[in-house]
Amino acid sequence: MIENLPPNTVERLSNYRRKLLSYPFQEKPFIHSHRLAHLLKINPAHVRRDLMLIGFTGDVHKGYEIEKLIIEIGKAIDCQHKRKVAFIGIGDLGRAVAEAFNHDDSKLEVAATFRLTAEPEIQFQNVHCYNVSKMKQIIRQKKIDLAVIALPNADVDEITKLIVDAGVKGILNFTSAHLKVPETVFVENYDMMSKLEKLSYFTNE
Amino acid sequence: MIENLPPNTVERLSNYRRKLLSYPFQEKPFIHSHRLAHLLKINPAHVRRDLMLIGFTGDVHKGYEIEKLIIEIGKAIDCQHKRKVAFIGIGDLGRAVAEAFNHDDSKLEVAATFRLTAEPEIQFQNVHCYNVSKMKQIIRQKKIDLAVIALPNADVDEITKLIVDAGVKGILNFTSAHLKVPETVFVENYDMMSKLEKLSYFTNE
DNA sequence: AACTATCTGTTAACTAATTCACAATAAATT
DNA sequence: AATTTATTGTGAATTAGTTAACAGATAGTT
Ligand SMILES: NC(=O)c1ccc[n+]([C@@H]2O[C@H](COP(=O)([O-])OP(=O)(O)OC[C@H]3O[C@@H](n4cnc5c(N)ncnc54)[C@H](O)[C@@H]3O)[C@@H](O)[C@H]2O)c1
Ligand SMILES: NC(=O)c1ccc[n+]([C@@H]2O[C@H](COP(=O)([O-])OP(=O)(O)OC[C@H]3O[C@@H](n4cnc5c(N)ncnc54)[C@H](O)[C@@H]3O)[C@@H](O)[C@H]2O)c1
Repeated sequence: MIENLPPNTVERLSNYRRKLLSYPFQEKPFIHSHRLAHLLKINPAHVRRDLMLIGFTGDVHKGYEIEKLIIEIGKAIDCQHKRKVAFIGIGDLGRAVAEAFNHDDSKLEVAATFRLTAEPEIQFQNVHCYNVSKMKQIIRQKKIDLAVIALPNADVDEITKLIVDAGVKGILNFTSAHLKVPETVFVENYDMMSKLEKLSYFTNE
Repeated sequence: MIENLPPNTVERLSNYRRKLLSYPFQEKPFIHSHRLAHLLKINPAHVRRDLMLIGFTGDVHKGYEIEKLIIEIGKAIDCQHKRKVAFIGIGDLGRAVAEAFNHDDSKLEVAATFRLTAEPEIQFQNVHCYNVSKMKQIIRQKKIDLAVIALPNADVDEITKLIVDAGVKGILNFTSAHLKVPETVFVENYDMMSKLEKLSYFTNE
């Protein structure tokens, strides 16, 4: 892992990789910065700068060798070991996001999912869906360190406390509640309504 | 609407409003910048600056009057008329996002949803779910100008072309495909995998 | 009435992110 | 061999976003 990459660069590197994985690099093994930039609707200088930051160099004429680039992005942003993710709340949203993991061969792995006490335990996409009462124990046991929260706002505070106690270090939060966590825990909030309201503002001719 | 607000400010204003709507302002009608900032985990100067940009002033001692602030945020970022949103793809993800509208009284309204030819038309949360073959016609007819795309990557290019032709001006894109649209169309991409990989990077002790 | 404490509004400083612009390079073409 | 063309790598410039700092205001306190 390469230290001190800017957050936006990390996010873009992840995007480059996903884009390149679905690119026909068997036939076309090289790609130019402007081509990749175009696919992602960003500036070519941006691509070159990001790759510079991870020390990946291309050929002045052929461009970047895709297969090698995919590997180097991995070295730059992935952890050595698999990282385990817990999903808390497996409603419509949780299901949709958890499913997205199937199409992806990253270092991230859905290690457990949880839902309400009242509902029976099930097998969800080869992963067990536990009763939330077992959450703390399971997270500890399995050494899970990332969590996706997709449950009704009401329970969020309590749940957050539990999972942070159990050792979770990063949370992707889909509720509109803002989480109370210690400094050391990294939270990424995502609220679709604010994205839509932003769209609405910027498209008002 | 107040012109030329920075994108991040628009997004934060939307967040302030949602947070304030769930705040007990009947009992506590005023709020200080640092309190609101704390609830959203941001810097108090940020709150003050954003409110300055929309020309909203508070009381030096009491703080900001919440009910008025909610209204002024509306004046700053909402359009006069209701904006109609179409959902294209009503799988797990589409359903989850569309449902989120129920809990929200913004100027945005789900006007139609669409899904594949093979599936029957249904009523989804008081909104009709049409066959995608009627999409262009319906979007034109209902003057829909925002769209949320949550369908398999395969069909995205074709669908994008159709909806842009039909008059859509802003798209919230959940697929990992990057959309080909004219300059005038505002696209907001969201890819959860890259957010998770970012989490993973920044929590690797 | 003077003093203290606190909070807003705003400027200025700072930091991060993006884009420009061009030297260096080398393939392709004349 | 000289010229043209295209592309990388990168310093510098630019732009956007965030935070610090503080004057001015005023309620509360001594
Ligand atoms: N960020 C966004 O823009 C966005 C979009 C859509 C939904 N959401 C939010 O995501 C959340 C989930 O949405 P959804 O449509 O999937 O809801 P849903 O009702 O379909 O599912 C909720 C799930 O959470 C589980 N759950 C409830 N309480 C729980 C608890 N205490 N512990 C563990 N599991 C619990 C339930 O078993 C259920 O599976 C809601 O808060 C919703 O507001 C956010
Ligand atoms: N951005 C993210 O991080 C993220 C997360 C989860 C899912 N996704 C993506 O969102 C998409 C949907 O995910 P999902 O779990 O809801 O899938 P899903 O299979 O549950 O639902 C897909 C829906 O799209 C509809 N559909 C398919 N082809 C269509 C077409 N040509 N026109 C109109 N409708 C069509 C189907 O009828 C179905 O309702 C997928 O592309 C998935 O990869 C993205």
